[in-house]
Amino acid sequence: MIRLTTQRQILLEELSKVSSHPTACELYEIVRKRLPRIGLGTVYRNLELMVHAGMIRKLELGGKQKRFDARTDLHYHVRCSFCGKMADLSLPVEKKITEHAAQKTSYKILGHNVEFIGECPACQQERRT
Amino acid sequence: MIRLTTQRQILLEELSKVSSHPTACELYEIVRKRLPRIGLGTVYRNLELMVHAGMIRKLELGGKQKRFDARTDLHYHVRCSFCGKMADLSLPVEKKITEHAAQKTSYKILGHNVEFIGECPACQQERRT
DNA sequence: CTGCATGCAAACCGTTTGCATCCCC
DNA sequence: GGGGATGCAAACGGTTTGCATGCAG
Repeated sequence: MIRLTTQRQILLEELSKVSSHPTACELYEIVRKRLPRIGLGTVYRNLELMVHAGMIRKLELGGKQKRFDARTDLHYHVRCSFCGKMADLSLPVEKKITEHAAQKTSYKILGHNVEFIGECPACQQERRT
Repeated sequence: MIRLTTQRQILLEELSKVSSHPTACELYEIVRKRLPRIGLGTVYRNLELMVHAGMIRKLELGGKQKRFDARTDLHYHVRCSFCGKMADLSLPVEKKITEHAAQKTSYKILGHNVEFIGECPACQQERRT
């Protein structure tokens, strides 16, 4: 079983609070307010650990930084191609699609991710000027 | 118009030859056989340039390295979660899905990507032993 | 007490960039 | 001759890792 240290507890708590799908660095900054001496390495190590334990999800999509999500159920995301911000999308997940895919390839299909690319409200506003 | 230098020509030629969706480094190694003095920077610069010119596509998907694709039409991919290898998937692209998404968010939807996660034949073989 | 977890800093790796040189118009 | 393109090497940014110390069980 995974040991419940203070750091892990607070990381999970803070990740659950936000809907912004923070990067490791963003979460580090958030958590630092409560644990000023926490190290970035600890954040990365524990996020990775919790991903493996199935407690959180790592968003394996575009962009150069990985993002983390306390929601573990399968759902889709939109990413702003200008600022990188991400949001959940409450679309019905198409389960049949993995079966279709399985028929088209010799890969053993384990799952799928969908990422919509878009422009977030803030960036629309900013670029309109 | 984009100047067609020897380097660009050969990069495009070699990228078109392979279906493996190579990373910049992989393509660098391939191209080096014909242009031993080419620099990695040139590879990155020109790939980026060709992406902007719409001549090739950059795969904005998971994994730590970006991959490039000479096919510019919208299509989906499978990625092996063990070795990272990618393959095309000839599934019909669902266009309506972006309309559905648009109704669910305040982001302006520009497109979408689908990435299937799987295990490639080689890794299936290797892990079975 | 004992081993896993932490903080810190250095290492890593993919990518980008600055710069002197080169080549093509 | 001039402006973009190149090769090279250094810089960069996100992530990982090694190690001495600390803390939970």
